[in-house]
Amino acid sequence: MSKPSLARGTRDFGPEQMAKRNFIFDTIRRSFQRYGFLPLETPAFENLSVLMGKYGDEGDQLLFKILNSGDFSGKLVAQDWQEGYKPLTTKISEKGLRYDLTVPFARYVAMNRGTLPMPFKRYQIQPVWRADRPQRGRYREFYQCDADVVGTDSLLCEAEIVLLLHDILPALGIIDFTVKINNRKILTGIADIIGAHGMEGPLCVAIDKLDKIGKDKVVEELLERGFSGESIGQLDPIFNLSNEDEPFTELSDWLAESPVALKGIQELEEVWAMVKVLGLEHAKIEFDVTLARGLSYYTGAIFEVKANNVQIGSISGGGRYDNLTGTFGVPGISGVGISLGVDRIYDVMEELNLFKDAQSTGTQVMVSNFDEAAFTFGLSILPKLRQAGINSELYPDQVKLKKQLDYADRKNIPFVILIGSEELNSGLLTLKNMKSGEQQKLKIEDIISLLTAAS
RNA sequence: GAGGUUGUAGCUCAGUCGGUUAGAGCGCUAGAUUGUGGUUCUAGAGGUCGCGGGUUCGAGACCCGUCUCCCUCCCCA
Repeated sequence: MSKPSLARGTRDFGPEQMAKRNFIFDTIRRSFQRYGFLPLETPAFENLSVLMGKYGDEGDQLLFKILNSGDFSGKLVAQDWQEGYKPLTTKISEKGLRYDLTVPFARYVAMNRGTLPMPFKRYQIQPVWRADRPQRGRYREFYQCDADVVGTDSLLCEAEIVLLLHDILPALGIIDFTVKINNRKILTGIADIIGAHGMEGPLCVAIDKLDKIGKDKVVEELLERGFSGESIGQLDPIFNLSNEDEPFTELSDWLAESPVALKGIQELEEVWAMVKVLGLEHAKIEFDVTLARGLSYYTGAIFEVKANNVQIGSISGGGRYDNLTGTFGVPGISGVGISLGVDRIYDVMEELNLFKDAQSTGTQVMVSNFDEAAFTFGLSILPKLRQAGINSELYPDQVKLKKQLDYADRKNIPFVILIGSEELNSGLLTLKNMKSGEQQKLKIEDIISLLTAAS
């Protein structure tokens, strides 16, 4: 017999944790629905052909692959072993656990394009899996809450994502946050302008770290990634770009020669304007040229949300992707979406002590079980309580009252109904308030109306 | 995938230089109290010292391997 253990990077969620998590899920779901998103669920695992190549090399490596069932090695020959693990993987595994919710959604859209009302807005709340090394705020199984719109390139979607975030996070009690926004087109333009056409990928990865490691280290990394000193020299505006009111004019001057970049800047300006018209006066949005994000499929706006004054990575991320369905043979469907990480939001809320008001869905009243006659009577009042919408339970065993009350105490049950021979004779039941210790004798109807009023 | 670190009772942790039967607090169980929880008192149960190997007369302690926690990098929610 072996000691039980959890797989690395996974967790159980007990009742108290689930109460908090459900509060988060419910809050997010309500907001998603209010913005017109419809629910979708997709399978936990997909064919690897769907998942591979969508997240970059790094992502492919972090995919959990599922070993083929049965005799997966039967057809292997000696040469397969010598070719290394990558070619071997394709021979012994053809399915993998989903890595995010966006790619499965794109697959769903591609497969159902004829039947979906376009533009199609869906939300999806499901776990995803990544085979990376666990750390603070990083797990191998975690929940994402995604909302995406496909089938329109209207910047209203981007603006609505900003609004959505400003609804959800305060509703959770997270008030101090920043929605960082950038546009992939600007990054593409920068790569062009500095004479490093097509290298925005590595450029992004490096400058994304600016606020973390500083200019010198970024320059160092750019050199390592094959940028010339001349190109890097032209990046100065990035390092000096002021975060003041009009960063866009400054940027437009610098990137005037790049039509792509100008398009990106114009898109962002439009988003800013629309957010304002939508009535968000003090938007916590911030343009950040250094925001890049590694996922390779983004083509327009890029979002990232940071909870301030908490040592946890971003709690949300997203962006626009123009051609995700294209890889499934359906080009021309642009999409944009946002993904919230429940597990990180949970950690943030825990750290900021924001769970005090989380409602309990636990038992409201417990009926004691004193003897056979009282038990039978308890059976008869239980359905009455439940039909009145009161969460209730009858203690199943005839054990000492001390033990029953102790159980109620540990489950934080606020009321206990005591039934013994005395109560059976008089028809008046003893209702005990577990917090104050007070007891009163009442008819069951009065208990029900009292408990209904209390909740 | 690279580097560092941790692991002793359900939990938090002591455990001296390698030396008798591995301890504490909290929690748990039972009783004090056969109709009353939280407080108190008493008693009790609970250990493959992460796992595997090695050194030694002797290993919780030292060495090697491995797994795991946490942290840094990479990357990300």
